[in-house]
Amino acid sequence: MPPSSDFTEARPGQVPLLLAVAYRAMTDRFHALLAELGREPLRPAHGYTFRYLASHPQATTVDLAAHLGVTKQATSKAVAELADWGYVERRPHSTDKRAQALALTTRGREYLELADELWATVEGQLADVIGAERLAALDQDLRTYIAAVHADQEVSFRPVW
Amino acid sequence: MPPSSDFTEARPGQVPLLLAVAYRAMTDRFHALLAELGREPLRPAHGYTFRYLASHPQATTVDLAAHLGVTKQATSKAVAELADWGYVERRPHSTDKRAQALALTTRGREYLELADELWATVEGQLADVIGAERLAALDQDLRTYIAAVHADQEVSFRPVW
DNA sequence: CAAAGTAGTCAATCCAGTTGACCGATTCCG
DNA sequence: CGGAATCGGTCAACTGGATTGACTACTTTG
Repeated sequence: MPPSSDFTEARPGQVPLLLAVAYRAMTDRFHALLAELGREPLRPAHGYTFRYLASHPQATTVDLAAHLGVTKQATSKAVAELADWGYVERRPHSTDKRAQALALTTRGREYLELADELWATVEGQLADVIGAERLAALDQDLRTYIAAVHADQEVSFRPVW
Repeated sequence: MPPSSDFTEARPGQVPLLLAVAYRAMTDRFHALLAELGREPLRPAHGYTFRYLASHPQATTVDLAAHLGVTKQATSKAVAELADWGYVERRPHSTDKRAQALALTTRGREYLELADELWATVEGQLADVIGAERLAALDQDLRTYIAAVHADQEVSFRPVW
C-alpha cells in the first residue's frame, strides 16, 4: 500500500509517495536519455550488479545474490545473461575451485561510466528546479535518514522493483 | 541501471539512488508496522487502487487501468481479487450497462485510513531525524520537481513495481 | 578423513503482468 | 434511423523474472 496520491492538499504522510514519484520521474528521464543515445536500456537489477562488481573484485554469484536480495539461482541466470551480452566475465576464483570470480568487462565499465554521467544530468534537472543549495540539503537529509534507519543492518539496495 | 550505490563519498548523480533507498526504507518500515498489527500486507498496486477508488466514485475498471498504467485485463484480475477479499465491490453502473461501478467497501476504507496513519508515522521518523523544517523543505522541493517534470502529462503513479 | 556445509546450475513452478480474441452495450454518422 | 465502429469487461494463452527443490563438485569442520 503506497502513501496517498492526492497531491492537491498537503497532508502528513505524503513524503514517501513524493519520493517514489520523484524517483520514478528520474528513472523515466534516465531511460529517455539512454534512448536518445541509442543505447540498450539494461534493467535496474543489472545496474546494481555493475556497481557491486565494480567495487568488489573477486565477487562471487552468491555474494552478489546477497547484495541484490534475490536467490542465487536468479542471480546465476542474470549473470549468465550479462556475460552473454559481454558486460561481465566469469573467471576461475583464485582460492575456491567451486566459485567464479565475477568482473566487469571493459564494455561493462564503459556502460557504468555513461550511466553515471546520465544520472548526474538527471540530478542536474532537479538542481535547475530547486537550486543547488536545496539539492545539497536534500542529499544531506536523505543520507542522514538512511544512515539512521540502517544503523546496524546492511543497506537494502534493491528498491521495490 | 540505477545510480551509484557507493555512499562513502558524495558524487554528483547520487540523489536519485538516495531517493530510491529512502523510499525502500520507508516501505520496509511501513510493512513492519502492518505486521506488528497483524494486518495482511496488500501490495503497492492495491494501495494505488484504493486511493483512486476513494476519490473517484463510479470509477470503472478501464478508468482504473489507465490510472495504474497497466492493461484492463490485469486490472480486471486485480479488482476481482480485491472483491474476493472484501475490500472492493462492483455494482452496476448507473448509465452504462456494459460497465461496473467500482467502490471501496467499509473494510476497504478502513484499511486505507490505517495506511494513512502508518505512512504518517513513517514520515514522522524522517522528521525526527532531519527536523520538521527540513522535512517541509523536502516536501516542497519534491512537489516542485514533480510539478516541473509532469508539467503537461499526467503524473505516473506507478513507481517501478 | 568423514560429515556437514557451500558455490553453482538445472528444472519445475509461480505470479503478475502481457497480447489476442471475443461478447454485449454503446456511440457515431451517412 | 440503422449499420459500423468503438468501448467495457472477461477468458485464454503466453512471457519474464522471480521462487523452491534437487543435485554435483568442492571446501571446511570436528
